[in-house]
Order: sequence, then structure tokens, then C-alpha cells
Amino acid sequence: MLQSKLFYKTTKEKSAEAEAVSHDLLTRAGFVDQLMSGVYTFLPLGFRVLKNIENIIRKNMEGVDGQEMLMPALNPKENWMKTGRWNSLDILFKINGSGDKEYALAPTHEEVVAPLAKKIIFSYRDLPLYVFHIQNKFRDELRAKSGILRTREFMMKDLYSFHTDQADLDKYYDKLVKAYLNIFKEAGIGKVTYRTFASGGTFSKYSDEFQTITDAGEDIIYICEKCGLAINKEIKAENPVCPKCSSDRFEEKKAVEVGNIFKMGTKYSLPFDLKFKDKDGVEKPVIMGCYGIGLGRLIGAVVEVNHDDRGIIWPKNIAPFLAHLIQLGDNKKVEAMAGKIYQDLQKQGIQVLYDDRQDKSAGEKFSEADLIGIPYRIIVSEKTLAKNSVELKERNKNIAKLVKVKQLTKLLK
RNA sequence: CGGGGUGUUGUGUAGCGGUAGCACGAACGCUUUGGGAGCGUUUAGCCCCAGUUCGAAUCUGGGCACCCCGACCA
Repeated sequence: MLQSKLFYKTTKEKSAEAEAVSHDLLTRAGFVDQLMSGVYTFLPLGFRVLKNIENIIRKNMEGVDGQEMLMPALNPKENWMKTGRWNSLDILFKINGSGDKEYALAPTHEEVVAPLAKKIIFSYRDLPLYVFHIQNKFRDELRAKSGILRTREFMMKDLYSFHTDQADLDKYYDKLVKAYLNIFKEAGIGKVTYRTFASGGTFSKYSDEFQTITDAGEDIIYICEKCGLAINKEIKAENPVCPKCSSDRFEEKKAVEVGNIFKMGTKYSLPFDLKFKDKDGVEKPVIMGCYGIGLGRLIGAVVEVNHDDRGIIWPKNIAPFLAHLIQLGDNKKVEAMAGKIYQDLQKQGIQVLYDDRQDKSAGEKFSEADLIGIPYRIIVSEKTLAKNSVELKERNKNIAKLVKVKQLTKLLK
């Protein structure tokens, strides 16, 4: 991508509105734009990160046999009446269509997937089944906050699993825990993301949250100093000592919830009469599980964890580009060489943002590059070309080294 | 939803009853080119509606929007 053509704009001044670091940096660097409270556009840079996250999640969900599909955001009122959530869920967006017809904007998709499964699942031979989708969900949060960490419209992955019995659900649930931990590792926040024992809320007595340690978080989790188990506030209130090792010493940390998985049991299969016949011809309710990750919030958490005072430091797997190629000066030779490197890198399948602008000073280009936070910075200038080289620097390191032009591609790969 | 705060060019701000100013950005020209360059010219603004006043960005009332704390959060 030529930076001169990129649909973005960076801002030097710190935003007056954005309090959260991720909000400020993502806005200033041109990744997102706020339309209204809790609603954001993902600009090309941000959209590339979103797609990368999406692909990591997709790969991992396919790894546990999830089948991707897409469910509608616009839902009929009847399904939400059936579960009682039309009236009980404060955050449900309700909208009116023609003829006073009412609809819900789906905040989650049990009300769609359960009646859908009823058309497909009849026998124990049909189970287990796993489907997932990645799409925008809508929640009328009383208070949106912290930029993309808590929004009213947001991209979310939800996987729903269907089982014949609790044991099968338990087994699959454990696989999902592993898949989730892997996703957060690949997204670059593995070391600070904890599987957190939590109370289950509506669905079941217990659930697992995935909490990323950061001061921008709105949750508090407790990490057992002896065995490392993380528990949330509700569990801590019920259990003064660690449920695993009985130690009473905990480290208290602020965290943001990047994922949550539940064993729903029959909570949604019963209202929609989702049943199957077992081997003996006996009808039984299908046992369900659900597993969510908010993509935007995950991106926000990544930025909260990976930045310095100059800007974002993207983990390689989700960076909008792998390399940021910058030409300095308006020297013809420099321009020709930078253009050639740009072509070569792209031919090798390396995602590169090429700062081809000639009306910007070196300092401005550097500052902007640091703000955007692409993992590798490649400088082409008269100075480097005199040595038949380019300068290569990693965003998270302070040392730059000269690299022969010929070796560049190999090094990046 | 309860409490608090803030609305001045695209962004960050000053002005706090009497000529709306500065910096950045953007545009043009010339000069510059290794850490947000220089000079010149130009561009663009008081959230909305009432009220008080000779006069309102400024005071009052109402509305709207955004931010923060709390509550809420499948």
C-alpha cells in the first residue's frame, strides 16, 4: 500500500476526549474513527488488524471443528419473547419496522441458532455439532467507554456447540479453553491473559472468562500467589481462599475481559424444543455451550498491552503490515530503489506500507511510523544506498542495523 | 439510569459581557529533507433554541452531544 494514497490521517495532539490509551492511539494513528458514543468505523489500517484477528480466530475455531456461517443481526421479536429476554435484557436494541412490527438487533445469537439447530438435529447421530460466526452484534450499553473496549456495536465471534450429554460438552469445553489460550497467544497477549474462574451469571453456576491484565480494564481479578489460578470478583466474594490450593494470598489486578465461555446446558434448547432421540429412541434435550470473543475489544486490549510513549507496537501476527518502507529525500536513485524494494517485497508476499511521500520531513515520517507501530521499519536514503544497503529496525527495539538490499527479503521472511 | 464535567475552524486551545486570537493541519509559492522543517500568502469556528442586555462565545433557562465515576454487563 502506498502511504500517499492511504485513507487515513494521523494527529499529533493527544485527543481531548480519549482517556484510554488504546482509544487515543488508535484514533490518532488513523485506525478507527468514532461515529458516536460506542460506535466506531474501522479505517483501512484498523480493518486490516481486524481481519488478521478474525483469521487467527477462524483458524483456531476450524481447528476444533467449528463450521463457519453467518446469522442475521435483525431478529424477530417472537424468538426473544420465547426466551423471555425481550423483556429481561436491558441492553437489547428494539426497533420498529413498518406496520408497528417489532424487531431485535441481536446482542448474541442463541435465539437464532437454537431454532435453526432444531431443523437440523434430530438424532444422536447428528451430534455433536459446532457452528460459529463472526459478525457485528448490538448491545445498548448504558455507558459505552474506553474507546473500542466497550462499544454498542461490535464485531464478535460466537461459537455454539451442541451435545448429547454433559460429559461430551465438558470434553469439548476443555478443547475450547486451549483454543482460546492459543488465540490470545497468537494475538500477542498470551503472557498477560488469564483463564479466569468466574461465576456463570445467567447460564450456569460457573464459567470461564479470559482476562487480559491492564490498568485500562474495568474488571478486577485475583491471581493466587501460590498456584497461579485466576478468579474473578464474584468468586473471590464467595471463596475467601483459592478454590484450587486453598491459599489465601492473592494478587489483585485490573483486567479487561477479552473472551468468555459458558456451558449453557439446556437453557436455550428447552424454550425452542431442541431435542434429539438417543440410541434407545428416547427424546432428550440437546446440551449446548457458547464461546465468545469480542474482536474490537481484543484489538483494544492488544494496544493497551503493547505500546510505548511514541505509539503502538503491533505484534507481528496482527499488525496491519509487516514492514513499513520509508524513503527519505527526493533523490531519484533513492526513489527508484525504494520502489523496487516495494515491488520485490510484495512479490514475496510480504505486506508492506510504503511511505512514498516526498513532501514530508524525515522526522515527521519517523514519528508517524512509530505511532502506527508496524513491526519492521525499512529506511531507504542516500546514506544507506551509498553502502548498497537499507536500514532495518524493529519497532520494539532501539537498535537499527544496515542490511544489504539483496538480503532484505530473506531477513523479513 | 444516578452523579460529575465539557462543548470555540479538521485537531489542540486562548478569550469569561464590548473588533473571536494562537499553534498544528489543509491549499499555493520558494527554500528544505535522518526524529513531527523555514519564510510568505490563503483557508476555516463560538453545539441548538429561547431569555436577560444597548450589546452574549461569555450570564440565565431548556434541549442535544461527548467524556469520566458509579450501577449494569449474554
